[in-house]
Amino acid sequence: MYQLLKQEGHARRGTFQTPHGIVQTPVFMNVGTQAAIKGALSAADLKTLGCQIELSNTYHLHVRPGDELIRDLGGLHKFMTWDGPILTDSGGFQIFSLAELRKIKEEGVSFNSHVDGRKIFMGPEESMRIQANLGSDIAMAFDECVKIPSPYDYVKNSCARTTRWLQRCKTALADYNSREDAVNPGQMLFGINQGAVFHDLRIEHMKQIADLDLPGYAIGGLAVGESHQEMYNTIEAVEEYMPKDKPRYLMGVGTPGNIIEGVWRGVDFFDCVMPARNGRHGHLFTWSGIINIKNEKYKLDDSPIDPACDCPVCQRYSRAYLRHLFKADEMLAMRFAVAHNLRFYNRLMERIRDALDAGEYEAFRKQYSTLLDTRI
RNA sequence: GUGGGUAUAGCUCAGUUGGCAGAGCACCGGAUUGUGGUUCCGGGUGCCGAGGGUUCGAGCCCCUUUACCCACC
Repeated sequence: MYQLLKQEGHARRGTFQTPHGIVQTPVFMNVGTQAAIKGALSAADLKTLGCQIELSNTYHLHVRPGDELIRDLGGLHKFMTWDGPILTDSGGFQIFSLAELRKIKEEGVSFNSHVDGRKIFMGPEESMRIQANLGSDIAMAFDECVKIPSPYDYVKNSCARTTRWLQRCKTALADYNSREDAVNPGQMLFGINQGAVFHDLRIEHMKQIADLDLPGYAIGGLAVGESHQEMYNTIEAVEEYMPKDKPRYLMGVGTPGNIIEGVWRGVDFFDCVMPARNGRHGHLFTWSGIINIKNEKYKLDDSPIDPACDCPVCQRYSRAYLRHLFKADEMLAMRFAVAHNLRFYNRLMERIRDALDAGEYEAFRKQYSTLLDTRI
């Protein structure tokens, strides 16, 4: 399903076939947690912004409106009217980032809903059943995302359990999707590598999950507080043990610079809330660096957010107008900011792929890796 | 016209027997990495209506004055 087209050092240019179309990689997945992009963007907007693949969330959609409801309405693609590929996160991360009180056992995790506080149990089988009901193209494994820092022995035991959970995920998902009424019989499962920043645990865990011969593999549990250098070192350590013929997904990353450096180290898939969340707070990405559109210095600035941007907002509206919308708390402010940022990220990936196609990625990385993360 | 009240940050207002000028909101700036959109962190931006007096020292006490508010002629 993954086809490697071209390589420059560890960086890979490729394609990935899903039931809802081919994805050109490296790719950034646009995050629509609750079947909508926060900031008032729709599936139709995603098309306009050049989104190839959308990411939604197992945990959130299970809590509300309920995965069975979505299944009964024809699956997530039909529900949100997105006909491209969808990846669903497993809920593992949310349990460890949102739930305050939780109990981890071999069977799974008990925790309280962030919506109404009711007790929820989720384990590998539950996560796979929910993701099968949603009918995404890529289901993520149910894992434990350990904090950094965590004690070595805790991480070691956690990785072993995540491996056992992955075996259960594989069995359960195959079972759900072999049923006659499966929403998306071609749904694939990606395994998730853990191990905090302990390279030996990362490698040992990667070897174990690679044996399961899944359609793709993710590096999870990074960008949770460790330094950029530690993150890059960890990717480098584990990358050589990741199957060459499968896509690699660095979960939750990151800044434009993180993505450029991730691609340089052999990563194919990224996702991050940053363009949407930061956009909602007025932080905009440009080809000259990051700006805060709320700053007073843009009060009288009649130029577009980024003269080098081809997004619908930059074609028409000024920095001064967008600043006004933010100061006035208009919903349009968020919509414009998020649209611009998502277009920036999708365009960034286009340029990364172009550079790889041309064999000029090293120069591209040198020019932009630091620049794009710099505040101006 | 007479009597009373008020006047302190952009706004609404605290400010003790006279002792370094305060709060909320607004404003200015920062944070945010497999998303609880309303979150978190930092910053006081001031001729204390004006003028004079008492005092070592006045937002506070005294006098004058201005503006606004209330009541009564």
